[in-house]
Amino acid sequence: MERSTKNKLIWTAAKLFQEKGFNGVGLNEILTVSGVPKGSLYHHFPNGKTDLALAAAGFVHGEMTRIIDEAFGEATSYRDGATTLFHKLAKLFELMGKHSACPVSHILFGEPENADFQKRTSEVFDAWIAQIVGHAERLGETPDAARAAARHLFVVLQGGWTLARARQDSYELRRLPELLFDG
Amino acid sequence: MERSTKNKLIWTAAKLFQEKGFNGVGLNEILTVSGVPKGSLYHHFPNGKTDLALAAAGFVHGEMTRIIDEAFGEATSYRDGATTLFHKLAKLFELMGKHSACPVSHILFGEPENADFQKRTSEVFDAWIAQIVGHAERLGETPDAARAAARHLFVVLQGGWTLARARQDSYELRRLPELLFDG
Amino acid sequence: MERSTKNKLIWTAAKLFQEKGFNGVGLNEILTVSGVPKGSLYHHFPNGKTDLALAAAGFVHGEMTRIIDEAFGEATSYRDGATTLFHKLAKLFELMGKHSACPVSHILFGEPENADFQKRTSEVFDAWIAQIVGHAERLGETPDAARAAARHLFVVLQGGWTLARARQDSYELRRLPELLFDG
Amino acid sequence: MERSTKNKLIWTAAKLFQEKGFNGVGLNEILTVSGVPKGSLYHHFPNGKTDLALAAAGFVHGEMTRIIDEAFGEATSYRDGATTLFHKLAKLFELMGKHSACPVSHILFGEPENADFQKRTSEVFDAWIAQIVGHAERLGETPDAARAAARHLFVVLQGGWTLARARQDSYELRRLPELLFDG
DNA sequence: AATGAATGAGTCTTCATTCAT
DNA sequence: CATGAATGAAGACTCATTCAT
Repeated sequence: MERSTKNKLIWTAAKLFQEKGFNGVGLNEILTVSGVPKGSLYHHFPNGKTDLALAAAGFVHGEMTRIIDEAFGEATSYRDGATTLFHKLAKLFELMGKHSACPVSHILFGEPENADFQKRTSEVFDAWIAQIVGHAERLGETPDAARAAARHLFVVLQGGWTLARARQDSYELRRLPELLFDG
Repeated sequence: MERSTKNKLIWTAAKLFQEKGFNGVGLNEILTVSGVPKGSLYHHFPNGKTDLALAAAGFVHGEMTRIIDEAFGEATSYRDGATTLFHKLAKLFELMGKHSACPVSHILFGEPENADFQKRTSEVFDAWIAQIVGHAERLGETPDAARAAARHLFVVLQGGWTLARARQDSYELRRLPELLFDG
Repeated sequence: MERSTKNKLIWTAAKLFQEKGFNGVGLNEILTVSGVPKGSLYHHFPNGKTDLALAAAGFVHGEMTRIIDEAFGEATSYRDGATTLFHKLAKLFELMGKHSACPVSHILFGEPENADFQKRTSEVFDAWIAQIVGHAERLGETPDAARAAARHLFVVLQGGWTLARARQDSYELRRLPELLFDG
Repeated sequence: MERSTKNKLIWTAAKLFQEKGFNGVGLNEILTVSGVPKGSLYHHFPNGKTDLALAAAGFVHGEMTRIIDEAFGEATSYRDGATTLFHKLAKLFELMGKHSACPVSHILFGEPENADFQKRTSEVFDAWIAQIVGHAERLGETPDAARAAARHLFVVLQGGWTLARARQDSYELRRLPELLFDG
């Protein structure tokens, strides 16, 4: 991906929103951190902070999709893939800083009245779950089992991320497979 | 609980923070909604918004504690209690509005750099988990099983709440027991 | 009238809007000239610039009403009163600076889409005309003649003010009675 | 007149300035409405908004000159010509939208400190008055009567336009001849 | 001749907080 | 205890203009 002005804004916004949420980050901070001058933002994102947030959410959606595919792509069983996924997310959590939350929730839950945000959140979550269902079926689960497993994984992932953030400890993510498979 | 000025502020703050997060709500809005005059806030909460947020979080912590006790108090088995709990939370979710999140996370995650907030979040979550462990043991689970079950319940509760909010559907909370007991 | 913060804002706004129009004056300028700090404005005018403009228009409306009453109050005939009025307005024009326009038009025409502004402009103009009609009748004109005369005076006043502004010469206002009575 | 990029800018600017004034219209809006790309403006108008405003004022000056000539050209008396003129202006007012003001005032009064604008306004007004004087003399008025009549017409035209705008009713323009000839 | 990206000073507005009464 | 005025830093956003291509 090219290091364009637009992308610098998206990357910086994604990182900062993930830590402090949509309302916790000012445009000035995004501009300062990214080194982009104020006037440029509205050239690339005519609707301002809202547009930027949507773009940032789109970016992290893509990243997450890639991570899920990588985790399950190498796996020989669903359990294997899920375990790899949580380990990857734990590493990501360490990399992004221990205050980081699920980026999509943290960005798009910021404006509860914004219908675009609302719709996008639910679409993204649906996409992740569907993607996991796909992997589960490919790895031998029945359709019913795959649906239940994917939903369980998603819910545990979101809740575990919250707990990891509260305790500032990526281990909370690493041990989630126990809950799914040894519970 | 008496309808004092202080309590009106706490209730209003808790409600609004739950929907829009710590940074999504201004003091002006809290004042307007609660009908409390501007100057009064700093009498009751000398440290301002931070104090108020801590008080609001304390209030919802107490509410949640009460709900957990009620759910498990009437129960004849852990599974029973957990199921009742999720149904109570689904009702609460409907009552508070479909944009509402776990109030404690939403209030106290707002300021990731604030050590008081960080500490309080983790303490509150620990308290809930410990409380559920207690009920589980009382209802016949072994200590180890109780600890695992409580952690699982908490994680699924947080993640399920996120999903319910994204889909704006309290059913996502009601069907969480399936994940815990039929997975 | 007391020299309160609110009044300082109104007086300054009225003066500046009269010269440069609603859109030609920034709040910063009004704040600097009046010596009022930024945060105070929204305490007194919760809807900001719009509220302030309405208040300023109300203030000049009152001033104009007073001037009209003074001009005709001393008069022994309609022609006399009208002539005095134009001389008073010429003095006002010199006092306010030769770039000054009819303050009400200049303030309230600034936002053509604003229904409040639109309505208020037409009400104020109607009020002035009605006031002049009253004086004309009191000074012996028949109702029909009074209505026509008041309308003529108003129209000539507005147009003459425009010409005075273009030529930067208060004489254009002083010689308007010729047009009305010797045309 | 050819539909060049330059002319599209002038027409759009004239229309928008007439409604909202020089300071009420941003370059972006002019560009969007006219469909002209951003970079092109400074090719045709090196001094930017100022140049464009002067050009727009020049354009409407020409249009008004044409209208005056047409109105009086067909006329058999001064009164006749004036009456036609006001009817033509009423139609123009309806065509341009009921928020429209005298275009020249509205454009060039926007920057009271700008000497070019100031000078141009006064020149344009002088030219209109002189043009009407010419027609009046041609139609049989004495030089003195012609000068007075032209001035009266101009003043009543400006004031009437203001009243028409306030009341959003072109009838205010149509009935101006009464004021001039039956007053 | 034409263009889209870049730019930073400027716009109006909201913020949490302090103060005098 | 209670309150409305005061405050200036910060908020998101728009502006007219310049520049490299």
